[in-house]
Amino acid sequence: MAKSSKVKITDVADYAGVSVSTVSLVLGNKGRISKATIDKVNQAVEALGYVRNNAAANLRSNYSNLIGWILADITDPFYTEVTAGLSDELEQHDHMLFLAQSNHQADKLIQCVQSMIQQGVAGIAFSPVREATNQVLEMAKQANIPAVCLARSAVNNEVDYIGPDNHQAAILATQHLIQQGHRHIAYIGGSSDSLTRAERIGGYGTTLMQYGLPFKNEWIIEAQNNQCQAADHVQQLLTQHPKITALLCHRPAIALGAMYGIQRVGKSVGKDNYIGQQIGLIGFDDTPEAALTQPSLTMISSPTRQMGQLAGQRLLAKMKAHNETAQQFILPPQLIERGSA
DNA sequence: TGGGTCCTGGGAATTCTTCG
DNA sequence: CGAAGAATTCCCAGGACCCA
Repeated sequence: MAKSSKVKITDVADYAGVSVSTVSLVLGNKGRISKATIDKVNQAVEALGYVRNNAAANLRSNYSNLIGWILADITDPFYTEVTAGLSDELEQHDHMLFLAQSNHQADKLIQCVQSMIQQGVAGIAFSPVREATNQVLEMAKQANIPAVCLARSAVNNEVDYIGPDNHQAAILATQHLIQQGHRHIAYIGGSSDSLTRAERIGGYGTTLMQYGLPFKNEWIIEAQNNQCQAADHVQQLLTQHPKITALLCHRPAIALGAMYGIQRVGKSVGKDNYIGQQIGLIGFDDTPEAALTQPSLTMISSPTRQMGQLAGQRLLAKMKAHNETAQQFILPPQLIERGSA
């Protein structure tokens, strides 16, 4: 019922009193068609509410305007911004996103890629999962479609890869705290198997050593990405190590939780290190909400939206020229200084 | 019954043909 | 020669049919 009621190009042709090919030429703005015929076709389109069927057009032209994007975690603001950038870029070039999430699981990623190839996507952007990255690239190659990695951390492959400079981000944050007079700086959040965290801790440790400051394993705390756990960990850390005057927080939620933890030990968040009662706080992955707290949160921002746009540009370029050589883009971070450090 | 082959439908673009 | 119509084409799942 619904199928038969759908307006097709033949209906438009009938209504306008012209042939299907004429409708096609008018809609595609091709050929030499008289103004009167163009008007008739446009009126028919308007009257019938005709919407072009891309699936059919793609079938004919053997081309798809769908781009698959498999991100790791849809609730992660990092991916939200990346997705917005990617979507912007693709929509500007008449392509559409087809979204799925892998939850950081290799088998899920493979399954998503398989589904997308079956759907006939023209390209794939994916957030890599270490054990599955090579297989995904091989699958894309077999399907003769381009693929790019959009990642939170470096990918050890000769593939198109766009990601943030986590190492430099941590250097920037640590240097900022040191310049404010902090000498005992801890790192809170993330899990030990996170490559992003490893890169940040690398930058953090390098900077501490460069300034001759202590780098202690017991000052690096693993925590799940929730405020309650972060608050507990920070409370415990500051009680056990009262020398600590500044915290680097792996995620915004960790930074928010840390504020409560700091309050619980009778201290406050801020830039005044000389009194010794204020703890400096810097978080990674800036979000608009970070400006709402009191004091507002100093954050490290990565150009996530730009990453998405760049990934879109790379995919479109690779779709045009299949022999494009792989390029890697590591985008520099920026310090957004607010009230917490 | 199972396996193999051929045909069809789905919608629109493109190419070829016809007409005035 | 410009405009419009007719025929063909794209891919492939799934159905129809045939044969052993």
